[in-house]
This record gives sequence, structure tokens and C-alpha cells, in this order.
Amino acid sequence: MIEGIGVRVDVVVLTICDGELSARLIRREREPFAGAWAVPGGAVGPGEELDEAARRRAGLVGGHLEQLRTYGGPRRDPRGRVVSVAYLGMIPCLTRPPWGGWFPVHELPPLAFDHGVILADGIERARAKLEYSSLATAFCAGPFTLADLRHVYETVWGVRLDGANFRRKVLSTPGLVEPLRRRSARIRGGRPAQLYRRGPAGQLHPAMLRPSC
Amino acid sequence: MIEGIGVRVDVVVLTICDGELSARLIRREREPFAGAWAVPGGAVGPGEELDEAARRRAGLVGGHLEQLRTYGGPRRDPRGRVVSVAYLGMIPCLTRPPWGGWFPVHELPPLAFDHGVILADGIERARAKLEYSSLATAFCAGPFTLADLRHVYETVWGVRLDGANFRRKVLSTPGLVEPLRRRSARIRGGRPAQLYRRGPAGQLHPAMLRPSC
DNA sequence: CCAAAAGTGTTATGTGTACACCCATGA
DNA sequence: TCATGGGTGTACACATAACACTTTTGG
Repeated sequence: MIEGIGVRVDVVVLTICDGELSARLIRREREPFAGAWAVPGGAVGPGEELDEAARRRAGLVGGHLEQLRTYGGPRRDPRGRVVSVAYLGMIPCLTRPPWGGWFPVHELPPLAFDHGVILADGIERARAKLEYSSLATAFCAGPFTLADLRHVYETVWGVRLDGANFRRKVLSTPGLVEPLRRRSARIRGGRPAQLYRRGPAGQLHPAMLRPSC
Repeated sequence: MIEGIGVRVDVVVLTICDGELSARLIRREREPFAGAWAVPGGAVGPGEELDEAARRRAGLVGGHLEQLRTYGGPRRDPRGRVVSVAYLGMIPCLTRPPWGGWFPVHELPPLAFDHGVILADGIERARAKLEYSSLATAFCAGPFTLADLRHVYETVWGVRLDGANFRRKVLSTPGLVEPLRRRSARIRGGRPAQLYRRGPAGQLHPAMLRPSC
């Protein structure tokens, strides 16, 4: 049953930094691709669940994590056969990176191995899942306004959404968000907005469709 | 990089036998779970793509094949750590099984390892993909009528659909089906139906929604 | 002729979209 | 009071669902 195939996890971690959908990358220290950027990841430990391994290798304590796809081409790694179980993680908005390595997805450097494909697949999965799941709230830390949530959609999809229709859509989905008693403090004038937190709903029915389609 | 983790593919192969959504199972000959039913699969060969391995292990020459999910719990296999890359295959309707091992998904036997979970995930993926993809045509061999295509949806979802609305929906989706010059022969009376073949479209916009939701 | 299935028409109902307009706050 | 963003109302386009109706075949 042992075949000399290595098993790794590689994790596409996305967040929104300063209004830009961004991915976390690390710089490789060893050959091959020494000095190139790559998605965080590493070998799966003995007795370790794949999900656990993904969280450990990505340093992802909280936040959303889901399996993305498995990449197993025989020539992916010049050192030998390596099958990589890729994951997609999402963490709340950051105003500044906690430690280096966040790249806006429009300004990605060349990546090692097939990590460019993995990252592209992860971004597309995130964009698709916003349509039919409540995953957008995973990008929001603590209480948020409907404008905050709308900005998540606008940033990830790269479109502008009508605030009025977005509000109706979100509030008409049972269990998507729950209102708090507080209102947001205003920064630059304007009426203070109602604050919300995540609701128990996981799926959206009907879906929030991307305007481009 | 070699860690003693085995890598396999396991394939959920679905078809429609005699109006029933059915899965192909094989009987295990060796321990563990000798005599139990399991989904077809096996180890990935050296230098072999995962997709190739899935087709080879499932004996799937044509038909649709897509990656489903990877199962890697440390206790999946009592012999040791085995990561299984699961695939979902679909082949056209069969009036009778070509060789044994087709089970209606409502009458499944107990399955070896975690293959019950894998099979359930595969069935749910198939049901979900009918909504937003043209995958239903993968269950149709050669030219088909719109009634044939509707029966695919009805069988996989376990619901009844209105023929008139289904027709309009399918024909209004560009590139989903293409009409042929022929009409079907009638079996038990009734007007002969127009025959169609698959079109180039892969995605459905808007989606074909399950009535249950 | 009748039964059966293909195919068309019609209408009520709901959902997405665009946009006008009012409300509450900071400066 | 004005600018800004939160929040409401409304009209139109379009999709769905239900079902009556016509067409074309076999028996």
C-alpha cells in the first residue's frame, strides 16, 4: 500500500486587506523554487486529519476552512511524486497585515510549482460560494453593517451592487444575519447604520447572483 | 517526502438502470471487509494522473468524470494511513447492467471503509450539479427526447416535473441541446417526439431549480 | 373513435433591477 | 445647511408554476 507518493496540504488563505481581496503567500527558502513565492502548506503528519494539517500548516486558528481540490499530476514536483490536498481558508478583514506576505489577487507574483493554478481555483471557488452560501460573513470581524457585508461582495466579485436591493436580499434570507441593539459609529458623516452579526444559516435560497452572469 | 501514506482513487459511478438512479459496487475479495461491497478503486500507479487512475480503476472508458473530494482520516483503513481521492463518474442509461454490481441508491448494501459516506457525497454532488450544469445529458446515450432528459431529472431528484415548463426551460437555454432532423419512434402510442443531442453549453443560466427547495 | 404523449398558449405569482426619494448624522 | 451614507417605496422586466388546450401518433 506504500507507494512512495508524498501527501501534502496546501492552503489558499484569503482575506480583504484595505479593500483588496488578498492571498497569503510565503517565500520558499529551499530548492526547488528557492526564493519564489508559494501558498502555505506542508506534509501531513502521521495520525493527523487533513483538515488539522491544513490549519497547522497555514497557521489558521479560527476562520473558515474547506477542502478545495486535490492536485496530483506526476510532474508537479521535480523531487518526486507528490499529491497535494488543497484547502481554501478565509479570515476576517484586516486593516494591516499581521505579518508579511499578503498580496492583492490582482498583483500576484509568479508562484512555485502549480500554486498559481491552485490559487486561481481557490479564488474562483470563493467567488462562486458567495453566491449560494453565507460565507461572505467569514470576511467580517465582529459586528458589521450591511454596507460592510456589501463591500465584501463588491471586493471579491469586483462589481458594484445596489445598496437597496442588497439590503432587501440579505434581510429576506432567514438566518443569514441577526440585528444587534447597537448602531455603528459614523466616520465621515451620514446616518449611523444598524449593526448585525452572523446568523445560523449556511446556504442562501435563493442565491445572490453575480451581476456579470 | 515519503511518509508511508498510501494514495488511492475511489470512484462513485452512477447511471440510470430501469428508471432508478444506481451506483456500481464491487465485492471485496480480500481483508479487510472481505465479502463486503465497495466502490471501485485502487492504488494510483507511478507516473499516472489521478484522473487516469480513476478511469482505469473504474473501467470507465467514456462518460463524465470529475473529482469529488479527498478522504484522508487517519483511521479510514485498518491496515494503515490511506488517503483516497474520490471521483464521480456518470454513464448513459442502461436497460440492463453490463455486468453485475448495479444497486439502486435506495437499496444500497452496507459498504466497506467510509465508502458509504463517499457514495452519499457523490449522489448529492450529482443532484446538485443537475441544477446548474448540463450534466443531465451525460446520462443519455445518443439522441434523446426532451421527455428522456426530463426523466433523468425526475429520477435523480425523485420528483415530478411539468413537461411544458421543462421544455421551455431547456429550449430557452442556448447551447444546451441541439435538435436533430429525426423524430423518435413511438412505443405505446402518442405523438413522436423531436430528437436532440448534447449542445456545447456546460453551465445553465439561470439554473434549473429543484422543486423541493 | 379513443388513449397517450408531444407540444403551445395563457395567466397568476414571485424575484431581480433600476432608480426616485426620505431619514439621520457630522461638520 | 449641506454632504454623506442609511434606509424605504415603487415600477418594470423577467422567470416560474399551474393548467387548459391543440397536435400527432398507435390501436
